[in-house]
Amino acid sequence: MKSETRQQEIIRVAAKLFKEKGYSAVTMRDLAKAMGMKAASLYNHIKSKQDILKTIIISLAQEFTEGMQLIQSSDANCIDKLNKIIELHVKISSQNIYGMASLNNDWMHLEEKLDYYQQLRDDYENDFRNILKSGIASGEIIDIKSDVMMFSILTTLRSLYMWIPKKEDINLEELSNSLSQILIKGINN
Amino acid sequence: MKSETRQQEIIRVAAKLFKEKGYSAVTMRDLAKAMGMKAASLYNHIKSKQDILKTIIISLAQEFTEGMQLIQSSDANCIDKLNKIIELHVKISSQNIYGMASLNNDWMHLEEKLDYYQQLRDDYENDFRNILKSGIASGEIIDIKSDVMMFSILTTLRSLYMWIPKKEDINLEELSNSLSQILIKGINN
DNA sequence: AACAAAAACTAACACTTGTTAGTTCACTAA
DNA sequence: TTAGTGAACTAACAAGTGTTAGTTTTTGTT
Repeated sequence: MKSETRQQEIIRVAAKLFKEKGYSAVTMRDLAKAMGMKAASLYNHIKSKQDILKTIIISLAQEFTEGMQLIQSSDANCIDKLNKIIELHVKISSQNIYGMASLNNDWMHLEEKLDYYQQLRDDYENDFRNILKSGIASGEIIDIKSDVMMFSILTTLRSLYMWIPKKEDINLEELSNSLSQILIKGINN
Repeated sequence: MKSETRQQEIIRVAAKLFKEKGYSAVTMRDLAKAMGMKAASLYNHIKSKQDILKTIIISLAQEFTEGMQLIQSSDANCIDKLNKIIELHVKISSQNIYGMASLNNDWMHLEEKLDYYQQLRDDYENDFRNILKSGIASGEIIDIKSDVMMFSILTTLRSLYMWIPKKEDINLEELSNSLSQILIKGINN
């Protein structure tokens, strides 16, 4: 296993700080202090503050896009596709808790890459919506307010990063299963 | 109907800007420009930038606390209490979409009032958890992972502000009902 | 018309921001 | 040893930050 480069370390530490205070409230001097160096030294490894954010967010957005493409083109039924989407979010979120905070809260501070990010997000949501709709068409999914349904499931999955770290010993497969149960079958007896 | 004071107008406009870029990224000069005045003039009406944020967040947090106290002390069954909580979130969120963004994303920039806010939030979550637990005990609610259940429902409700404005003509009662159906009974047929 | 209060203005402050330039130092390859 | 490289440093910059002081304009009441 290759050890982390200094650049990767800076990006990882930055993501952690961004999660705590948000991109705008974290200064390069904050980041330098967390790295144990002076702010100017950061620039031996990274191009700009903006570039750190871009790296964090775009790589995550692409991971989601790739995952969705695999799921969408599979021949599973719609409920199974939803379960796969839940697994995808649990997997990515648990592997990059801090980055997910930036993805959710700081995407608007992307500058040149903002349009590209929004395109990826829109495409992702469209794929999700289409899965729901074909589930409704096939009778697998109840036919009410597919937009509310999509909003409810997607915001739960997008907020996983806030919650996963609180249970250190959590079993990720078990979490996926619980989420599937709750999001799809509901909570009533 | 009393017309809005200049102070209230500033707070309302600030909340809108905070939603778009986050508290830290909005400058007093941004806010002044949106108000059609110079930054210094804002201080005829408000105490500080910090104080604007405090006003936005704390008043909302107290609204939720009061609503929860009413629900908790009612004699409805647990499922009905959950439905009431859903209504509460729909009502408050639709009346103050911009403020809800600050409540969700900028609470960490509260300074003196941070502890107070966190206390309110913890209490709210405890009340919610207790409702779920007694629903499980009474057999109204399925007995799996009450923490995942709570996370799922609460993050959906907390994120309503992102989504409500997109449907201008939305019927709020209808939205509450759809959410109740989806969050409680699930989406499968 | 005169006055007081409210609300805008200009100018400036002390401090913080991201970033650059130029330098020093430890390590590695020749 | 020497030369070169990567990664830290100090110092500084121009621009932007929240906020204050003091002044002028607007507004509403007598």
